[in-house]
Amino acid sequence: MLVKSLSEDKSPKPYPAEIRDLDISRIQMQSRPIKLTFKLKVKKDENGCNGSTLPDHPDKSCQQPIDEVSPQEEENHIAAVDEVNQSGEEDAQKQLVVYDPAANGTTTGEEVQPLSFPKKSIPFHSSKVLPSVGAFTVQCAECFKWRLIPTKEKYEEIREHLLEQPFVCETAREWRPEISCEDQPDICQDGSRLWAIDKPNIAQPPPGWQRLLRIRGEGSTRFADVYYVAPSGKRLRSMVEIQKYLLEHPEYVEAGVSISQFSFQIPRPLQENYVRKRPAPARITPSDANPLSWAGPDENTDLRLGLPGFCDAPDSEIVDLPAKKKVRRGPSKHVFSCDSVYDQQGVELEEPYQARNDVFEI
DNA sequence: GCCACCGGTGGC
DNA sequence: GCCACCGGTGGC
Repeated sequence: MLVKSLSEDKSPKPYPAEIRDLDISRIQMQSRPIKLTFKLKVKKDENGCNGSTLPDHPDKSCQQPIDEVSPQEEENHIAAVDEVNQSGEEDAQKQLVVYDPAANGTTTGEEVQPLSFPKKSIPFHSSKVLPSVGAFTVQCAECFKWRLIPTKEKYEEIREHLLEQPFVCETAREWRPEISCEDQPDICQDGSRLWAIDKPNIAQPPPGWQRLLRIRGEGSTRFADVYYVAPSGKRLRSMVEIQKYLLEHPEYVEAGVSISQFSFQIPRPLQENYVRKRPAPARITPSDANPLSWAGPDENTDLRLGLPGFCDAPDSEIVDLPAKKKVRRGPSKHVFSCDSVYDQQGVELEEPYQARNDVFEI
């Protein structure tokens, strides 16, 4: 999924009736089994991933050759994306890429395009502006191209059965009748957005309930939080709270709501070090033991000590974080190259779908 | 006072 | 390192 830096869209927006009333039975799902594997392989850029859908961020990395991916290693993915800082002015403002089903003519089968918000309207580093999901995308299990999913509901529906029913381009014909693997990808992993890998097979929330994903700011101790909002508006943030709430409101259980319909699994950011690492346990040395010489842990010490991919990176940068910290980051291109897209199959959720494994390990 | 967000910790 | 949980708190 694509995560966008937005604070304004907290309330769900109604989708056009044509989207809401999609006939799910018409979805063509592929039954080819998918193995869960996290090896990183790359595929030759035969898919036309040229960044054409992202005019502000031409994706040169898409032209790089990639190794073949065997079908047995394919896997559908689910992910989210936020804007990644670029150099210069864009460091200070996160450009939004959003997907607006109505504006993109989803119901008419026209080509979908990510939209860019006016940069000036997105003061990413102002307080309270956190990354949020900008688009849902799923990677085709056959051609590896990313396809935008028109609604969160549709995305949740695909995600729920992703392992048994891998997503393929033909699946998108439900809302784009002409789409096929021959068409250009809807979106590329080009470093202009933050991508997060969602987990497959998460149950759709019960009718009337909402599952919210809140992306935390960079440098936080965790990437995101999941909340469920009950029909009453009550916000629940753990399985314990869900269980308690259902006990206190047996009418939901009587209506068929079960604890198995809830999951607090969060996606993972593809960007390395988006989440602040937990400090290693302090080791007591003779000098450390001297209270006069011990200065206390600096939460960013590890980032300043030249860890691989950080301080020594030619284009690493200091980024202002929404909250307070400054974190030195490595080159985003490495993190978000198109190569990684083709390493995996994915579903873009509220968050872009990516290979769940770490593209960076190889 | 409420609550969205963040930090921290225990367990695995 | 990840996950689950929940306390703290700043901003409203």
